[in-house]
Amino acid sequence: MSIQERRERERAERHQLIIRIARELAEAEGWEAVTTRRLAERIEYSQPVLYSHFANKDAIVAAVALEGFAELAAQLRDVAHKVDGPVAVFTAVAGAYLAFGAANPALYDAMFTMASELPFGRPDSPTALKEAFAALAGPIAEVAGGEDPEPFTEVVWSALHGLVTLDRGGRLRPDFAERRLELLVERMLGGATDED
Amino acid sequence: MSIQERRERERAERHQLIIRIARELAEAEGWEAVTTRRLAERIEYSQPVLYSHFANKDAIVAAVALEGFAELAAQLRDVAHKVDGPVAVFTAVAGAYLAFGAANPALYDAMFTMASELPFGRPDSPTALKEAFAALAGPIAEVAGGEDPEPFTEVVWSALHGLVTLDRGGRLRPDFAERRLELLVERMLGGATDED
DNA sequence: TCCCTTGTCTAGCGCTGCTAGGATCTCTGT
DNA sequence: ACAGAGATCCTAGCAGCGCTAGACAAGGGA
Repeated sequence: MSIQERRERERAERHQLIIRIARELAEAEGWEAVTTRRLAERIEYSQPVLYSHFANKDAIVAAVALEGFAELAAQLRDVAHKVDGPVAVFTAVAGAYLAFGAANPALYDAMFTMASELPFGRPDSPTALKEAFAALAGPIAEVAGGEDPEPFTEVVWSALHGLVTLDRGGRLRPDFAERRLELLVERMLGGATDED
Repeated sequence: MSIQERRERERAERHQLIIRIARELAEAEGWEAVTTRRLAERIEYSQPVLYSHFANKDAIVAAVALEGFAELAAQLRDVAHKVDGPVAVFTAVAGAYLAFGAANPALYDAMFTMASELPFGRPDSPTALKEAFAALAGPIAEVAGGEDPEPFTEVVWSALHGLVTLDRGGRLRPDFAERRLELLVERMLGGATDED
């Protein structure tokens, strides 16, 4: 009994190890450097072991992405709790989203560009995904004012997503980063002040 | 002399053929289906012929992207000329940008996601790239109002880019597409009316 | 007519994701 | 204590990828 438990524990540890190494490798050298051979070498097992944990390479990327969603959710909730009032929360969350994307470019890619088979916004979505979306969409919808919150949230999210991706491609001026966030918040609020 | 001319002409035609087929294949089956072997087969030449026209596969993607920039520039200028006043131009151009992205997803990918070695916003940028950027940035800056036009343009462009990419991933509700554009324009204008 | 340039193809290298089949090692039942 | 069963892991290999070296053929100039 206990032996089997130990095995399952070790197996779970190796599972997490694969995810961690894949993420580290991707963040250090880009996703194109994450090959099954290199990954196998780093975890000190042969390639087929990877396939006893994941159906294919995409599933590994998806697992990394899921970890990213959990972290994003935590970080967004974190900053939201540190300020008061919907406008301040909105501003803080938007800033945290941009910071997350800038700090973890490979992870962000896995989450929003590569792992396209992750079920977005559906009832069978993984918890981490739902929570991350809620942590972002909640504060945004909060400042929608008279606007229909759903399209409003989509527009704000799109703007944030666009800022993250274009920024990483070096297509936005780095010295304007702060101003862009201020500007986005300001315009999206439509001139409304704090209304808590 | 004339023989050499014929050869150069045929060579140029084949060059364009490669770009056209690559684009068609990408748009029909996605970029992952665009392999050098398949491409060679479609143009009815062997693989090495591709490399007598382009340094590598990325260069082929870049060539497709460049064609995309030329088309985008043309389309943006087109719609801009059909309306009057900076606000109307801004609205039309933003809508055309979204329509372009939705109509040519693979092409859009080549332009903004894959061909990262294309020199963006630099003096040695290809003409098509500069023109496309100008056709977008001009009308945007026109409605910046008192705002510094550069970060303002970056924010609007990011929002449009985000809308295109998230929409394609099926992450935005299709029935809100029109409302999103209206909302973006409305908010970005900051309540300003036409001021021509 | 012969040579030489130019253009093209065949074949192959090292890499990729992925898997079949065999070896080894561990636990279980007698 | 030991043999058999089962789980676990690795070696070796497949097909396909981007890319290239070297052979080959076709055409124009001397």
